Amino acid sequence: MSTPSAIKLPPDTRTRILDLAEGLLLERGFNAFSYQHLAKELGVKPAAIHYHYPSKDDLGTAIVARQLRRLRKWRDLPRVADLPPKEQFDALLAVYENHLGHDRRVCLFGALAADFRTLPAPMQAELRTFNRELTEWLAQVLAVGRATGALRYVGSPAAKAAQVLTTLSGALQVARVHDETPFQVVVGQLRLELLS
Amino acid sequence: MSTPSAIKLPPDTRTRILDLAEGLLLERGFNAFSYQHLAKELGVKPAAIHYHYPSKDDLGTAIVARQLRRLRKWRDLPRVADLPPKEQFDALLAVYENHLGHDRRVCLFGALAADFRTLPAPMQAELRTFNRELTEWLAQVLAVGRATGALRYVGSPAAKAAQVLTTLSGALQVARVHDETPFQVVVGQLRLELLS
DNA sequence: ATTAATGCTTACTAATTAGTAAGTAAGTTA
DNA sequence: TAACTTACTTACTAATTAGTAAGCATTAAT
Repeated sequence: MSTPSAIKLPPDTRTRILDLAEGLLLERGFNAFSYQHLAKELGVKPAAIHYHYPSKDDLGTAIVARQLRRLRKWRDLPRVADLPPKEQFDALLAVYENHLGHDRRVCLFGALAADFRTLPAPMQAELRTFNRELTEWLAQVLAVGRATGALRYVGSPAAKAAQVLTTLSGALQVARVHDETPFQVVVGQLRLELLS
Repeated sequence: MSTPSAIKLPPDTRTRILDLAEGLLLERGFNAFSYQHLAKELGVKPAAIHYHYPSKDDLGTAIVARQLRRLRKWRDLPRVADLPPKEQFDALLAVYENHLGHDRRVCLFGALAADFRTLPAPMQAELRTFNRELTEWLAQVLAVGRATGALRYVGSPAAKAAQVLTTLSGALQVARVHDETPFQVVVGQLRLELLS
């Protein structure tokens, strides 16, 4: 019982770097932070960052890879996987609302899409996988949701899933440019249409 | 008749800078090009860019300001303003499809939202105005469209307009990360819902 | 004809960037 | 205890960045 799985250890430098970089990525964009920024904030020297993540490409890729691991873990969590479709959809909305409440962070996809062509290839690949798996998950939720009468929409589940995720990603971006209101408006519209 | 309004003059350096910078902004993001890149591509020295746009902030602001002028001009064009709502909506979709066909450029909003907090204040202000005016225009189109029976949706015109624009911006981003297919899928879903 | 504005170039600064190499102190293992 | 590994720091490079200042043709105005 020396290291029970539920106990949170104080994060080591490696993790602290990743946490900070992820935060900056989602708050200011990938090209908007440097190893110097990270080092200063963490109270270490830039070379310490290079020790853990030799290049910025490695760091960026690690951020996306971790988010992908988190997505899979979240999706397969009993308290998510065993929910009925409507509640699964609400759980998804809660994730985006949580981003909003966390200093109006955009989602990973929204943070990287614009600069996509400047990203290292492994990062691009991870982001594609992330988006594909999330879309497939939501499509499945929407399919079951319509079959059970809990959710209402026209078109294919895959098309609706792509539209919804696209909308949510955009909604967080609008919230950044203006304020939280348009996000709430757009999400309200989404719920109105799906749950009517 | 020496300079009829319909004749396109060969663009001067000032305009060529703006065109190139705008293209790079929409294709690779605001932090992904430098005065050196611009200068090399245009066959001038970096200082020539500074002569026309003293700082990158000025250049960025000029890009957004021009897009705002274009939006207003387009919106007020007889061949747009005098159209019935359904055709106005199609005209809007055509703009986004044009972006897609132009090397999968994202829209101005989608290009700047993620990095928004790193942008100079005047640029932020112009982008807010751009988004507000576009949303207001679409809300009006949707309001008339529903009143005349040409367009169908639930909720307020303002909410639906915000949702649609958010979706279109996101759809261009998805097209960049994957390919044109998801854009077509999402736009197809939008049309299916609005024109059913 | 002279002056002045326009549109650059040349030459430079100072800051910042990612990244490397070598060294070091503390802990871990053999 | 000796060798090795981990997690750094110090000190550096080479490239790139935005930006400035001064000079120089060419054109336009007086």
